[in-house]
Amino acid sequence: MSDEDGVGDADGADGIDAATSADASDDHHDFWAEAVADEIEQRVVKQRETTDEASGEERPVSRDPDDPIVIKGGVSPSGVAHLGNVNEIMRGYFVAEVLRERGHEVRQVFTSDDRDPLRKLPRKLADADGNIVGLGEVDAGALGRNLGKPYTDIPDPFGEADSYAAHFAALLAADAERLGVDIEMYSNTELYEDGSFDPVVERVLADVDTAREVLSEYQAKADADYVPFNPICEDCGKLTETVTDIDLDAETVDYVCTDMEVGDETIEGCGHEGTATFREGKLPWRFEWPAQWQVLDVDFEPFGKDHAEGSWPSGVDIADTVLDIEPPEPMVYEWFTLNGETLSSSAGNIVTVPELLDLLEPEVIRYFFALNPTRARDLDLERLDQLVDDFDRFERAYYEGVDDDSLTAFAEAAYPHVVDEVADERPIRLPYTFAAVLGMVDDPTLREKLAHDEGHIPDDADEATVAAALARVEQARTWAERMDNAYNYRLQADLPETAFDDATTDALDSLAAVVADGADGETIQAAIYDTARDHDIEPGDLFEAGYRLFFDETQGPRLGEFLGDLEREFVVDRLRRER
RNA sequence: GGGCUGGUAGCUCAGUUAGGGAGAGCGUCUGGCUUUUAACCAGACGGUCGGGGGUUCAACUCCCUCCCAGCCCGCCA
Repeated sequence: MSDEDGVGDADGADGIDAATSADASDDHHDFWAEAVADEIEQRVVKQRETTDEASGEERPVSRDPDDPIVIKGGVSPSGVAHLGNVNEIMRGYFVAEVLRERGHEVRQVFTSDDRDPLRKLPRKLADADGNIVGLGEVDAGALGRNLGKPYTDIPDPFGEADSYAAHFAALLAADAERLGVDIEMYSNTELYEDGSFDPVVERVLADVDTAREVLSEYQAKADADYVPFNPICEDCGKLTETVTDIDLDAETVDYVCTDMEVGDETIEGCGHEGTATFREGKLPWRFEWPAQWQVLDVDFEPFGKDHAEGSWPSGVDIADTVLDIEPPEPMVYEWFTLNGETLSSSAGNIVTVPELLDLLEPEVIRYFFALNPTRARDLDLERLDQLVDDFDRFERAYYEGVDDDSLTAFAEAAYPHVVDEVADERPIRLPYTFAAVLGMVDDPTLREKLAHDEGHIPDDADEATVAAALARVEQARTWAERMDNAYNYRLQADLPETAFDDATTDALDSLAAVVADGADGETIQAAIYDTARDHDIEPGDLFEAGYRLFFDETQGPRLGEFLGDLEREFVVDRLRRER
């Protein structure tokens, strides 16, 4: 691109090629959200035109110029808000941000699909702070009695929120807030109860034959008796699926509360025969999703690969054929794996936003979700340092550029949306593993000194800058502890129990004398070798003795330089096994 | 069984939309920092771009086929 040598000289022959490629290179983007935003802009423009593109005929606009662009996400409140759910928030967020940057008004809405029935007991739940707890820590029996009922009709197992659904929705809203994403939460149940869905339910049931026909293309279930509406039994409170009559004028259905097959289990119906209004039940998901598009005027919705083959194609068809609305722009995101395995709350292979925020900054999480959504990727907590390093490099690419053009271009486009606010200068980022080394000591002053001596903190850094830089130390420390990895060492405040032979104790005493003389870190490092040799022991053994004394371990960080930074008297005393 | 998506260096990933030089970081190795002990610096090694076939002057990129992983094709979301 801006390669100046060679290319210019050869231009006589390449002039045509150059012009051609320049013409074709316009819709390239360095950040996927920009390409998606292009699609949405085209959709919006089309909807504002008064001339139908295909027929050339005049038509009423389907979109008011003042209408904001609506981006949606949504999940079923099934027990734990885990990092996989965050896809639904963050993928849309980046598209929203790009559109806002281009001057559009954008609403990011989020549905809690909370009229869905509880189908089986979750093995894990998350408490109000996002901590994962087992089913045994709550009243599982109470939950079991509520199988088949909408989440909004089930009490919060923690006894705090209004319902199971409310508890979960609060978790997700809190996660969004932690990540700095402003979403408008919608309760599906409320959309039914306040009548928002009435027109859609009426339309679907008024043309139930068409609805059935469309769905049958995608699902075997849509047989001759199938009615795409599930009333809530007024007697037992469970969702049921046997509708016997539809009264469009009264906006009610008659039903029999029959058994519902859920996987290999059966949720028993109570046999009650009753009548429910359109507000006392729900559309099956494949209809409910398009219903949400209509009611919330959705322009764009990212969804996981599980929807790509099943409910998306049928949803498009239903939107088109039954509801006569234009489906939103889609985007399929690949699922990521956690520690090499698929996310699974039942197997316990999940991580929540609060858990992750103990280990790294929110901008690193946002960075993770700014990466190419179509690529399957792994989040490896053992190697979290890699992710953080990648983020640091990405940040550096934004401020200074790096020798990887595609990364620099990606950073220029994406970085402003990944951080809360773009600072004037690149923030100080301690390398994550170095921060883990600093985490071996508790004294904040010493941490700062170590970071400064290593050249990570400039002399003129003010207090706030230093504090911000050192914040990562706590995170890396927590990481080292949770992973119990090679950085999980801790400077021992008290003298550990030791058993050294005479040669080693003599060597330690000699080394103590060197330190007492005022040796700096490098000198101490060299002195360890010299002293070992003088006392006829292996340097490795002396190092090990040092690690035993200071960390109560056999290994640790670079010992000489580390000791050089500690308080001299303390080091001397410890080497002499006195404290 | 059919379909969708993914598979690029030991690891994490760019690059594939638009065919032309296979890349980065980390790790590893070597060297430096007055002599192995995880922080710093430099360099090197490292890939049949999942396998095979085809189109093309030219293929990681397009086409076909096979392998692996996840998902969908029952229900539910």
